[in-house]
Amino acid sequence: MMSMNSKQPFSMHHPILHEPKYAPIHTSSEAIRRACLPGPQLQGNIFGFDESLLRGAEALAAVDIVSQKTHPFKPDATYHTMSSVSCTPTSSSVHLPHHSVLTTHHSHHPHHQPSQGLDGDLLDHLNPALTLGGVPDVGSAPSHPHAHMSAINHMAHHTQSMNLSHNHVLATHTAMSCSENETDPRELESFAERFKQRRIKLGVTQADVGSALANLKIPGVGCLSQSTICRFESLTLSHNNMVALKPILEAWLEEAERAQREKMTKPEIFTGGDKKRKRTSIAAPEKRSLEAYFAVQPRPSSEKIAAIAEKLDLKKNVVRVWFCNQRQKQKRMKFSATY
DNA sequence: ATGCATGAGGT
DNA sequence: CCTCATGCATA
Repeated sequence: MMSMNSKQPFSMHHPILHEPKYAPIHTSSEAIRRACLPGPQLQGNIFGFDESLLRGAEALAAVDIVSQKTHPFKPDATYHTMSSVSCTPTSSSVHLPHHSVLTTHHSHHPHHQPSQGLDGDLLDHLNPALTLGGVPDVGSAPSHPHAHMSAINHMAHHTQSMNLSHNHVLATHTAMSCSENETDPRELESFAERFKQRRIKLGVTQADVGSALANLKIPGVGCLSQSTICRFESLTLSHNNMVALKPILEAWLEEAERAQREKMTKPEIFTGGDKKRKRTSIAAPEKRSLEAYFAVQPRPSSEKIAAIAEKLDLKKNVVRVWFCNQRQKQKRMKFSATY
């Protein structure tokens, strides 16, 4: 009675709603990087921090850390510029009934979570200020001995040779195996830029691109939202995600340019669409507080979340999701410490 | 361009 | 409940 997903990547017979609401071009600021550096947004707080908030965070965090330091963690998977030995096209065999269409299977790295570094000692004399300024990193990768989000690229596995001893000097040699090129952050970055440029030249909006993808009829690939196209162009996606999306967008680009060249007559315009969702907005003070908690403990327990939620007078789920999203942001591309 | 949300797939 | 890929709604 409510699974009316108005938009599935599948787009079997779904009206692709889309309306040219944006001008072909508007702002093309390149400085989106709200990088995942050691506490970018926190920096501002360091100086003007609200003491009461800090005290609250301190207290809660301390409790949580104590309870956590004794149990094993489950760090998540991480991306790294992996070097594939084989030339398997990592992402083309996409085909999934619903959302995770473009997953690239990943690897586990013998890494370890730096954030977790603030274990025992820190909690003894938890100092928020210190933590805030010192939160060493976020982009670094936790490890996980299992790859999830399989789905499509099961056959197209790449043997990743992660030699921690000596990291492969990227782009130093001209003889990289094909997939290495596709996953090279540098290559992704330049492609993203070229893509945007050419897209604009075609006079197409990000939203247009998203819905047009369905017309490509690539198995398993439906349309994408303006958000995703935007994030691709601004590199604010995970490395994996970028790698998976690249070939698809590349295909669209070529097709679009070909189509324009020959004629330019198929503005498949569908109409329809109706949905209203509300976006809860977390006020600045609460947000500041959440950031303080996050700096000390990015992965609060359920109980802790409940406590925070109550203190801030927010719904527990809102707080939980906020933390999830915060963690996810840390992992995005754009200089995520991978390079 | 980005904040908050959903849902699949995994533990 | 998490991570991840994505998207709606919005600034």
